[in-house]
Amino acid sequence: MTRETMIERLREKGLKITPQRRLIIDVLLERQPFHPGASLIYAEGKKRTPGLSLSTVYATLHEFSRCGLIKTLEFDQMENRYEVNLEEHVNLICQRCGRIIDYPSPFIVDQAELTEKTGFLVQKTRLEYYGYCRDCLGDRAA
Amino acid sequence: MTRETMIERLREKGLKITPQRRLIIDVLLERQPFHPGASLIYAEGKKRTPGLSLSTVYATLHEFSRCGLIKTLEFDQMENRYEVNLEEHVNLICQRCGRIIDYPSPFIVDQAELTEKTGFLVQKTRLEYYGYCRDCLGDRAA
DNA sequence: GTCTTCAGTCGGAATCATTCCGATTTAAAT
DNA sequence: ATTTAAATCGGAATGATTCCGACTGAAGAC
Repeated sequence: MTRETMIERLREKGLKITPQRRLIIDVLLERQPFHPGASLIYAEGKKRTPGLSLSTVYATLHEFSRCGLIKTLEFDQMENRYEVNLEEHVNLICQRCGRIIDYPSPFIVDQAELTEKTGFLVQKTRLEYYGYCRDCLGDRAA
Repeated sequence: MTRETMIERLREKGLKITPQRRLIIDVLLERQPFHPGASLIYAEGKKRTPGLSLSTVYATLHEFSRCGLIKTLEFDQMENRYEVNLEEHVNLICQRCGRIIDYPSPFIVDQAELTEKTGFLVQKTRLEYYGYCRDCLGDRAA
């Protein structure tokens, strides 16, 4: 997913392309592996555009998520995080440092069978493993 | 999971068995298929023990979860929910009525391979499908 | 290029589930 | 019966997120 692709997607969806949105897209892409949250995006964005408002960051992320440009990872104990990788995958979430690692899903769930059995129609998925990343395991041993 | 089993588990963990904890266990078991949240447990509990405090409900659920008696399902948009079914399964979460349905996981993830590849050690899992349950699909069509 | 309009932006206040606090009570071991 | 650490209580604090009304500017029409 490139900067230009995302801006094009905005245009397709009829959303306006503003400097704030370009900025937030940039931060999202640069910090992609970190799966940044609103506060990091706000802090990083404010460095480059001091007038940026936190409300705008939230509104923008909400719009992007609603339009399917990004995926919101919701948490209770920690702030929500946002990811640009929309391929089906498992998120490995470190309970110590909060790092989030993508892991390709070898999951096989027959959704037709699921719907037949339960009457439930799947719209979106959320697959997460919580534990400790390599670095944090090392720190614990030491 | 029966009432007696859970109380026994409390004893094993060195936790005190109080009337409030018995009460919360009862509500958890009775409302198990609904995967109740703190407010429902509080409301239901207060009917039977008017002196019950919301703080106690939260503290108790937190302790139970910490000791592995129950599993906390954390959400951002809606209040957290608690489940007694500790078998690995997918939670089907209706985005309209909030109902949560258990679905057995035919997932196959080789955790040894996962750890080898990523260095990540899995502690707990969270598998969720969001969508619409049978009843809510019917209402939409009508 | 100018005009127009509505989506987008802004800062601050409000929200609300959850956590924290210090005082009181009580389960259960001695 | 006594002791004590754990549990409970109500109310205040927290903090990420949402809401609000006023202002601004992107982009389509002319």
